[in-house]
Amino acid sequence: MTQQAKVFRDLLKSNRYFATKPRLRLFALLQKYNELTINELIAHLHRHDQATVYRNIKVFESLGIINRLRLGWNSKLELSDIFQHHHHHLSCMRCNKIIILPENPAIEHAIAHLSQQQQFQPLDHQLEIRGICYGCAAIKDKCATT
Amino acid sequence: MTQQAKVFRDLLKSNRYFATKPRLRLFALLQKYNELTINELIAHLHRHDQATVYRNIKVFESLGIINRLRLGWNSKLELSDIFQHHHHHLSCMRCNKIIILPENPAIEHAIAHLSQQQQFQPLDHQLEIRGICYGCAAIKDKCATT
DNA sequence: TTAAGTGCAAACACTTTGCAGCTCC
DNA sequence: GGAGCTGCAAAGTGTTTGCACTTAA
Repeated sequence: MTQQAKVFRDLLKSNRYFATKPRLRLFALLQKYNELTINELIAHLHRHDQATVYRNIKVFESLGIINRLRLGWNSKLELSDIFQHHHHHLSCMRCNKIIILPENPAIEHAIAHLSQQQQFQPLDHQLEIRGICYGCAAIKDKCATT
Repeated sequence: MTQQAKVFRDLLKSNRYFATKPRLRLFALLQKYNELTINELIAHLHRHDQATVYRNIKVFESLGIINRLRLGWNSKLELSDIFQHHHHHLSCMRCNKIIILPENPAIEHAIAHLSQQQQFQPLDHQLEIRGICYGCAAIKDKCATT
């Protein structure tokens, strides 16, 4: 069992949740793919019921195991900062590719600073940058020159 | 007619959309309230049909008149940067209050810089900071001391 | 053994679509 | 006058719930 899987099982156990098959499969999928829509999860877990997937997504959210991202139009799920480094995303409006950004102290610092100014206690934040990725921009340039 | 309303009507006209009553009312509501859920819009516009509201939200989005924010659990709509200064939001996880942040050059700069590093052309971005607002934190402190 | 979780089906909520009649230019 | 828009009703999606059966601890 991987270290992450152990952390996951301990989290379930210490909150009196069972480590059931659907939950282990769900977690394994989230480890394998960086981010997935609910529909993608349901499709991968077709042996199990939709309701089970929805219910466990809620459990995972309540335990802070996953984050619900809002990328492009539909929201996606990814493992939380417990299981991977904190990061933000670029999302391409043309090909829907997601690019994970390296950590940036300037942004994190600015967020802390702004919150403090408003006497606000920041617990979580999300930054999504939408635009055109390198590949798609190249395709467009090609078209423009023909 | 206000300056904003004129800009709005011109935007419709130049894209061959009619300035109909439901559209004018929808725009007026978005001017009056900083941000609204679709349900709130439908409730305010009960004289008009839901379908009309949904259809016009789409039109407004396609013309860049409104932004779809993802604040807390449900998404909200607000007028785009055409009609107000660019800004980000704090959202209180306890009372759901939305606090509009003053513009912050450090964040905007960092976003431009990160995008450039990835050869990504940024067109739009959203930052949401979730946490506890001053008022709610005060209530909790009070409870803790009793 | 038994509290918790699953699968199924049905209900519910949100969003879109087709169409006849109305509105804005 | 006529393209475009609205309101209504019905159909689609996505998500949640109730309940009998199964499973993990």
